[in-house]
Amino acid sequence: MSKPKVRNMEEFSVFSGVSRPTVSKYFNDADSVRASTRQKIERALEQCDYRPNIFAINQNRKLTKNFGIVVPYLADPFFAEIARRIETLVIAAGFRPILLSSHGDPELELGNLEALRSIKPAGVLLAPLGRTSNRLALEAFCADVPTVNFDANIEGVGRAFIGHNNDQATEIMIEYLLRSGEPPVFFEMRTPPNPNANKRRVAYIETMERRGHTPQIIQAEGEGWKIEEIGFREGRRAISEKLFSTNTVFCSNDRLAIGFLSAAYELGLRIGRGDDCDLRVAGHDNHPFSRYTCPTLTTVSHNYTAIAQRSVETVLSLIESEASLAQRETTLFDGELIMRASA
Amino acid sequence: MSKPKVRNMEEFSVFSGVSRPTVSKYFNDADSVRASTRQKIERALEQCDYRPNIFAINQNRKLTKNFGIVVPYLADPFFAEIARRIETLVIAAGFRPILLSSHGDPELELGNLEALRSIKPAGVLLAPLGRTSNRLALEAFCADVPTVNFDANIEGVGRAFIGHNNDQATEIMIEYLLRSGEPPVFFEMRTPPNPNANKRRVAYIETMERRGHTPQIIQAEGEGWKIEEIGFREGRRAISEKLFSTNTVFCSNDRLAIGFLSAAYELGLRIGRGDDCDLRVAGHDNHPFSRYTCPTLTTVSHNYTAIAQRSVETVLSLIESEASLAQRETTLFDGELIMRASA
DNA sequence: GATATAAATTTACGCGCGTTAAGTTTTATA
DNA sequence: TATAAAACTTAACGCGCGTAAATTTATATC
Repeated sequence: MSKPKVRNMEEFSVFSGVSRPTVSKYFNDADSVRASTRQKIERALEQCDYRPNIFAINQNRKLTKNFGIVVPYLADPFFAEIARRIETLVIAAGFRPILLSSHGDPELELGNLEALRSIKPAGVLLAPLGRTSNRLALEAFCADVPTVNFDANIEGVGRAFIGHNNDQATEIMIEYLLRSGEPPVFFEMRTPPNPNANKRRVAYIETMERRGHTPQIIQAEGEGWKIEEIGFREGRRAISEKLFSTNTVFCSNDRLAIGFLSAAYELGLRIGRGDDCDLRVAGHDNHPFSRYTCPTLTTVSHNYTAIAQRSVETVLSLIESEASLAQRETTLFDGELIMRASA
Repeated sequence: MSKPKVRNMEEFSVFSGVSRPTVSKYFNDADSVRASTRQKIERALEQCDYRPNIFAINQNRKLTKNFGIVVPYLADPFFAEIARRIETLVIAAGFRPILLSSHGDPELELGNLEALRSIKPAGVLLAPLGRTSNRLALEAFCADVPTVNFDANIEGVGRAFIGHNNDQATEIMIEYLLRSGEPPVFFEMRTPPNPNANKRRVAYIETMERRGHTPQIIQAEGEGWKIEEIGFREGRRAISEKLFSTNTVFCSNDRLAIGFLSAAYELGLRIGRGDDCDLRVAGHDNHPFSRYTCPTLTTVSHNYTAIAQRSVETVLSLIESEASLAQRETTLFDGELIMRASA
């Protein structure tokens, strides 16, 4: 019943009747040995359950099959979603993804990178915290490990950046809101944890001015990643204090919008674009839950698929070519207007 | 500007003026060397950036500091939340958490365990898929690695189980609903991806019958982890077809409830416990977003803190004692009624 | 069947560190 | 200052595997 125990490659070599260097070669690339030899090995493999020790392998190989993925906050469904897609692609490419979350903490972010460094990953996809990141330390890491920066751009970090086109995305939403009703007021956090927020504010101001409207920005107080809570609390306050000069609110991101919608609901406001509605609310990100808010949230979607795909592709090409890109390239994917009921 | 390069412990030994075995001892436990020696090492550490190679360390140590955490679906905020807490505790205990998601796929679940096995984790916390898990393979893994089963109980898997008291939690919600209004109809998936659902159905039936009420169950069609979508679609259908015999709906979990609320909103139903409301809706889990639904969701909370804490503690004691528990123990933490606006 | 070529085998070393044993130096205690 | 204990140093081996060189064996081609 119990299969014979094989403790190492030496023993397996004896067991299978194939020399150790050949066995080693097989485990590196099963196609690099003769078909008959491969059969011998695989038949032996069925009769005992041996697998090479990963530590010993990685100690001696320059290139491991480890693939690091670092995100700022995994409990945020946006990152959970993008990480899920990336992991799937990485597995398909024959690598072993190791997903690490910085939990919003710059020290943990560095700790994660240090941990990754010591397992010699073939490549790393890094979505940094942003403002609070230790930039020099990130750069130092990227100098040693083929790293691609995604989601939040930090200049100089990683051999390339793949992200969301905040300018374009902000613009198409504003243009939609302008042509379908009153000009939008921008609702954001004063100290957002994610640098995309700043890009969106700038894009909002520029687009509004270009279209001959006066930007109005309402900034929510509060720190950290409890974004719905901040959207709720500060949204409630802003509504109560009648801070909005028009009936249209453009939230800097969906999580803020989710909190805002909840506050509006509690205050008895009708949200939507009907004549009987008090307020229109739009978001940004196409958060996985934005389809299930009440009303459903009109928003701008990231091109999740393209961002995940290109990010993985870029790291893989970096790994293969070994030659780092001539220059740090920035790739932005356009957002898409997701029309729902809230605006 | 550039620190001297130190490639291995041998070189660091020369650089620091401390013998290699002592350096090795230091990295195993900084307190095991004399204070003066420790200072010498740490001063040297500031002047060059050396750290022991993790592969070489783990190859020779019987016990690594790796700590595996496997969850069925990380894009589910419930698991993201519990995983976040567990990771924090694991780090505090001086271990290195490695978080893996099975993405709802039994093969990936096995793959994750295989991957973990090869990095010799000191311990593993496993929340299995449940119904679709390969039970024999899980058991085989648990025989080799100190594993504790959490969230979804699979008999025979892991040296202990830590979970949520579905019976008690279901009961307190039903009792609340009964004493505050009409008896609840149970809304669930016909083929839920998580085994807790079955416990909840049974508990619903038993509690209702004990209290002299006739259970009524509405089962939503649909497979997989797109639970909000199923709740929305099937909830909409159930409402349209007037399937509910009372005005109170008890959803098997919050994600289903979130979808259901969205459907009810779209159909113009007023949800809540006021006289002007059409329906009361309750959930189960205290999902991170249940505070921000419209209306806010009345639900039963897991004791996240206790479950995370006890799970980690149990694995740690397993690691230390080395002696496996005499018998597989099951620990359930009671749920807590979270009163909000929806019921 | 002879020859060129591809693949396996044998042998041996190295990776970076854990660990042990014997001998030496430092510290604590008297 | 003597003495025992604690901590250190030196020396050497082992972990499990990658990898290289030299040699032998199997396959392909004509």
